[in-house]
Amino acid sequence: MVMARKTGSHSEITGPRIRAVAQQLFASHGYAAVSMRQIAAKVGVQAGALYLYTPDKQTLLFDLMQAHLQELIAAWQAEPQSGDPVVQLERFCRFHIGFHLERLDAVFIAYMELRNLEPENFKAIEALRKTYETALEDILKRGSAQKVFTVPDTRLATMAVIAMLTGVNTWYREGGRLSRERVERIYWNMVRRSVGA
Amino acid sequence: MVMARKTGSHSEITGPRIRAVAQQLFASHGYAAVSMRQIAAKVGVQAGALYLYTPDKQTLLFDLMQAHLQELIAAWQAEPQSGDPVVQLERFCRFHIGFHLERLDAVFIAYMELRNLEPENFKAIEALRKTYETALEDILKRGSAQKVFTVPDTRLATMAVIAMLTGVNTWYREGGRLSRERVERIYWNMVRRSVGA
DNA sequence: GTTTGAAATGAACAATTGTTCATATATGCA
DNA sequence: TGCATATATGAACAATTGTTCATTTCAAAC
Repeated sequence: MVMARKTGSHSEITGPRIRAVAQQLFASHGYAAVSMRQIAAKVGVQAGALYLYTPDKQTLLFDLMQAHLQELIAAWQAEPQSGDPVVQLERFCRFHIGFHLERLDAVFIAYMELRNLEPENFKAIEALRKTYETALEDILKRGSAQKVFTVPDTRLATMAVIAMLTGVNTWYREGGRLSRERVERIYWNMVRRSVGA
Repeated sequence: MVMARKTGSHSEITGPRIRAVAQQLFASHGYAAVSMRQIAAKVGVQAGALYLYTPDKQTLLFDLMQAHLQELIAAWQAEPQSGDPVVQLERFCRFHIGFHLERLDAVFIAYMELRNLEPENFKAIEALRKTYETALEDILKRGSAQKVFTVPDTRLATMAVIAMLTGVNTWYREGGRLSRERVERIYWNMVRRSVGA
């Protein structure tokens, strides 16, 4: 069975479909534990067909991680960058939590599968992550310079805040005890106080 | 070549050696990506010999995780449990950071390989983790009741603090820019302020 | 209705997987 | 020395791995 197709060298349906299925399977069982045949089966296709859309399994993983981080960076850059450091920090906290909670699988993969990247791919992903971290660090530096934050080491504070915020992905589930707005507010308050604002 | 041996049904050298090697390899490349033959080669033995010490690969993983978490819980219980909530929380923060930094591989595995556990094993590990988290939550509850902490939700605060503290493992390396004492103090201050103390 | 070319099949490949087991080796004790 | 037993080997197993490719299917363009 063949899907409807426009022009171009690839189906515009099967390609994204493969990435979606791979993302879900990689997140559930881990990159190394998922076979190309499992992905193919869930897409509803034979294993060989996957190679019409990706050169190999490694590239499939890399593309997922790269797309996720590029989207993350672009989304943050699309946010307003105005306001004093406190306003900006609140915006960052809420943005980070919201963005990450809506992408449980992608976030999981981006954190857990780093060691399955070939060295060259690893470096590319790490660079993207660093770019995002720097966005937060810049806010903390600015607030520090203006004496509205009290952080003895901005790099450490950056890592601490990101770890705390990202941690929400491990326990929060939609429809649970707390609304997302409430979770965002509580986290933001903890972050605010942790940097002395 | 056979190692010196006392009585008992197993070598008391090769067994721990296998666990040490497996821990290092699982942490570096992931459980699914490491073969029994790779472990055996690094131990200096043929693959078949591993089965004198473990019934299967899954049990090897489970034993590593269980041992780590049991050690963690026991070590915390061996700490003084006296003092007001603020003192206790500082003790917990410093303990958590110190204990985790000394066990990078074990911590990594305990977080990353959960999805490679068979359901029954997963439940056992989750129960141990919950036990440890409850230790922190109890401190926060006590401090909350005594009005020395301001946390709108102790469960959320528990998860937030643990995520923040454990995050130190992803960036801190001995011999780096900051001493461990300094890292502990800064984290403790951030945690203290984040709970309003 | 025929041609075209992308999309998908399904068989094949060499390599590797976890695990078992008959056999061999080496050690501690009688 | 020789017996018993723990420890290790190395070959074998069926299953599965990522990837390739000749062949087939099928929708759209002429």
